[in-house]
Amino acid sequence: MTILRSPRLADGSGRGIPDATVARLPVYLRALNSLAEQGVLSCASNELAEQAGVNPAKLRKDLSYLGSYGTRGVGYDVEYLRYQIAREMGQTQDWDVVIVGVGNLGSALSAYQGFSARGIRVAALVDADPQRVGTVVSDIVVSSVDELEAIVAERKIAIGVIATPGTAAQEVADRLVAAGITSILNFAPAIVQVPDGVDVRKVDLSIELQILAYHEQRKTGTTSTTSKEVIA
Amino acid sequence: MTILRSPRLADGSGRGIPDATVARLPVYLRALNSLAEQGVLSCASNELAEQAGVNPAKLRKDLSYLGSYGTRGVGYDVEYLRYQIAREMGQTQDWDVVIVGVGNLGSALSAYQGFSARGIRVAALVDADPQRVGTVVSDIVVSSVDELEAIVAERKIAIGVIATPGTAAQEVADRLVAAGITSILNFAPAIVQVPDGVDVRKVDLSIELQILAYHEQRKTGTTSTTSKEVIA
DNA sequence: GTCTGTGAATTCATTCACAGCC
DNA sequence: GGCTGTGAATGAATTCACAGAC
Repeated sequence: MTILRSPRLADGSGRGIPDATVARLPVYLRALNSLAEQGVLSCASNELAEQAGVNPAKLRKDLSYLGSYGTRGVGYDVEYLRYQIAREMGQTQDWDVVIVGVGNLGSALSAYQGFSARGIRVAALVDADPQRVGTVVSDIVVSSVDELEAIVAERKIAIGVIATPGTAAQEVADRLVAAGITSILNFAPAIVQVPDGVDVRKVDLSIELQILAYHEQRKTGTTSTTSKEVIA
Repeated sequence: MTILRSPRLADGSGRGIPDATVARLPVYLRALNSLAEQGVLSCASNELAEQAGVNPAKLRKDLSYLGSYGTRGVGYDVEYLRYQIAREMGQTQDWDVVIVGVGNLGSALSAYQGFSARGIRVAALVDADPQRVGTVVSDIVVSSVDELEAIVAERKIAIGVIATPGTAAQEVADRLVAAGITSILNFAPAIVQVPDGVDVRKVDLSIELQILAYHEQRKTGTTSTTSKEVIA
């Protein structure tokens, strides 16, 4: 699901947070926002961990990679911690993304509430289908994929989202990379190859369901011992 | 992104495949299907690994958990391996899913091509909004969420998909569990609590983008050394 | 010679358990 | 007394490297 180098201590700044921790920080952020909305000013690792669905020791270790932002005997100041995590995640600036492919999924993504609160701005939509170019989706005029390079350059877009059919994914990825994009979120059912230095994350809806089906199978006792034949 | 117990050797059948491997098997399956379509009959671990975007040693170790389905000095028979993985993943039967929430995302999911080829069948759509109940989405009549329990029982649905706003997620999860469902895929931006024995996988679109933004930030040299202040 | 299958080595992640501070 | 922060211990996942089958 992830293809990323892990630069633990590989750069000058010396920070280097484990990948697994980075993947959880947004979850903590969400939990903190929710607490803040409820007017909670301070919380202990237990409470925050429960909100986030993780074990408290893991939460504390994760936070320890950022610094010592809690108070022993007391807990964490909700607003202060929220700010520190947001800063570490780069949410003190907005990130512009381009979505390639405005089918069902691309449209759903562009309509997704909650990007804006997390420093994500859908800056452009592009599609290869001339029928769709010029139409308006979520208040954005769909551009032709031919303009991809120009759009990326002009709007300083850093992140590309692929929401095309699987067959188009590699070509789109190549064009995104050629346009200078170094972070790609791929929803298409295909593995895309990219040069070093480009990060790709992949979300595959049917894979998630297949993983659940596997566990479900094991629970319901359809225990396929070596050579049990097809049932349905 | 995942909350699952790992039952390595915890059951009678003695199989027990690592979670990380289970998550990759569908990827291999996809790569094998693609090779089969191209008329390839046999392939070595290197080729398959490249298609799947993993290191060849990892691929071989993953496959070794299923059994010895390759031939030394030769490689793997595409069709045979494909069948073995499909069987292990439970794809020799169809899995019925119910999607709760027929907004943009729920609609996109119900229209998703490629479920059927992977043993996933969208058996029902439900929504809480009376305006949507009775409408037809992807050839399925949307039912009221009040009928959830009846639908699950009648159609023997094993997997529930939550595609509601975050605020409704916990209630929907509770109802799915009460209806007897033990596998949930949660797209809502909220952590849901479920009893032991219920598997939940979570996909959060904005979290994936936030993770990319973090790495992007580190690449573009916005190196936030402890106390460097906001730039944009 | 080729390529699989797998123990051993390594790297990464989680959890424990407690010292240190409030 | 309560709760954080973190070394040390455990557990999982990845990668190496090579014996063994073809």
